[in-house]
Amino acid sequence: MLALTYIRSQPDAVRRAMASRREDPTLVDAILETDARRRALVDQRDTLRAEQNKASKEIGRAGKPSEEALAALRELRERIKVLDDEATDIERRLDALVLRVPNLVDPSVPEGDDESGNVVVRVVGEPKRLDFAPRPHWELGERLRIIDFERGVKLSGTRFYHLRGAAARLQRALIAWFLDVHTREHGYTEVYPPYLVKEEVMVASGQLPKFRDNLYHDAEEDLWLIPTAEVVLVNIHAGEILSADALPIDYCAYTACFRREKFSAGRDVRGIKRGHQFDKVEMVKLVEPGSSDAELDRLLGHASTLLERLGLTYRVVQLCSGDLGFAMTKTFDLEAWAPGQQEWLEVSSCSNAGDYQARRANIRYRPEPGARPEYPHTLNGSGLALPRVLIAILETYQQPDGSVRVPDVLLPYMGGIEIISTQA
RNA sequence: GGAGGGGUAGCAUAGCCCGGCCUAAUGCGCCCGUCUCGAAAACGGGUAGGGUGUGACAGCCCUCGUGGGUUCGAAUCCCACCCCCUCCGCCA
Repeated sequence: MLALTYIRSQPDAVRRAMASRREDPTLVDAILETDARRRALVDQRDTLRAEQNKASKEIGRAGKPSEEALAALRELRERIKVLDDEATDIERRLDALVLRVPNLVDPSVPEGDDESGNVVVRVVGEPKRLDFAPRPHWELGERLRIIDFERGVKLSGTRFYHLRGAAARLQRALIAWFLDVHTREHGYTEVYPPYLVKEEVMVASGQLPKFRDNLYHDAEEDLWLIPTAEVVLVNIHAGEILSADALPIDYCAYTACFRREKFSAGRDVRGIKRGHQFDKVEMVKLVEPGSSDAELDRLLGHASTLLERLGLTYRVVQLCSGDLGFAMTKTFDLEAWAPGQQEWLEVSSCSNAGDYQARRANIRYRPEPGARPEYPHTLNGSGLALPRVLIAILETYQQPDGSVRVPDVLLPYMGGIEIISTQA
C-alpha cells in the first residue's frame, strides 16, 4: 500500500497515478476526508486518556481518592470508551480505503487505456516459418494423445484438462530445468511453499480485497488457494526486520496456481492456454530500494534466457499504465510465439512493486546497523508459466507428420524421449 | 483430537501467584566513546515499533500473541480465540 502520510502530503501524485491506471481517483478524496476525521477523533481521545493516566498515577502515589473523584473518573472512562469505539471504527474504514489504492506508476511506463497501449520493446528471433501448415497445440495434443480435454472436463469441469505420457513428462522436465537454471546459475534459493494461505497473506501481496472473485477460497478453514507463488514468496518475511546484509533475497518456487478466471469468462477457452489450475515457476526478489531498477533488468534476463535456450521466438512488451497490475509500478511481459495458433503468448510477467508489497506485508530492513528500519522493494517474475511454454514448444517443434521434437536443452530431463509421437 | 508447558521490544530471558515509582528489567547483539600502532578484551554511554505533533526537537497516545471484560488504574485478574513446544492418539 501507499503510506498514508504520502497520500496526505502528495494527493495529486496519487490521483495522477490512479487516473493513469484508468481508475477513479475520487478514492483519494474519501481517504483525505476520513483521515482528517480520524485525526480529530484520535486527538480528542488521546487528550482524555492523558488526563486519565495522570489521575490514575496520582492515585497510585497518593492513594485514597474521594468518592466524587472516582465518580468523575468513571465518567471519564465512559467518554473515552465512546471516542475510542468511534476511532477504531473510522480507522478500520480508513484502512479499507487505503488498501484499495493501487501502487504509483513508474515514470517510464507508457500511457495507455488497456493492453492495446502496450509497447513492444524488442523481438528476439523470428516467427518460425514452417513449410507445412502448422497445427495448433490442441490438435497436436489430441492426435498425439498427450493432452486430454474431455476427461479433464469430466473430472473437474470446464477449463480443466489433463496431460499424459510425454506431455506430462515434458512439463516435468521444464519445471526441473527451470529450477536448475535459477538455482545453479542465477543464485536463487528454491522454495517449496504452501499452496493455501491466510487472508492476510493475500492482502499483503495485493490480491485482496480487490480481486476476491478471481480466487478460490476454502470456507471450512478460511484459507485461500494461491493464484501465483508470488503471493507466498513475498510474504515469507512478513512482519520481520531484516539486516541489510540479508539482502538481496532471491527465491524461486515451482507451484500449481489456481484462478477462477471470472474476469475472462468465455475467453481463451480452447486448449491449455488459460486453465483454472496451471503450473508455474516463479522468482521473487527482496532488494534495497536503490537497486530495484537494475534488479528488474536482471529478473527479465533470468526469464528471457530460458526462452532463448529453448529456441523459442519471443518478444518483450512493456505494459502501459492502464494494463499495469494493481501492486506494480512497472512491468515487462515476455510473450512466446506459438506458430500453430498464430499468437504471442504471455509466458512471463516481470514486475517491480517498489515498496508497495513490503508495506502491506510489513517487511523491513535496517540499511545500517542501528538505523531506522526501511521498506525493501519487491520484484517478481515468472520463470516461466508452464502450459504456455508447453504450447509454444509443441507448436514450434512440430514436424510435418504431427510428431514433436524435444528441444535440446530438455533432452537430459526426458528419459530418452527425443521425439514425441503418438502415445499408446 | 487429549494432557501439560509457553507466546514480553533484533535474539534470549525476568516480571504475572500478591494490579500502582513497569516511565517494562537483565544478558547477548548492535551503535558511539575511552584505552590501543591497530584490533580483541575491559570500561563508560546509547539502542523497540507505530500514531499524533513539530521547521526540527519536545510533548501526548498506543502496542507485553489477538479480541473482549473487571478496575480510578492491567504485562499482571476474568472470559473467548489464535499460534508454538513436549507427550499421547490418529494418519500420507
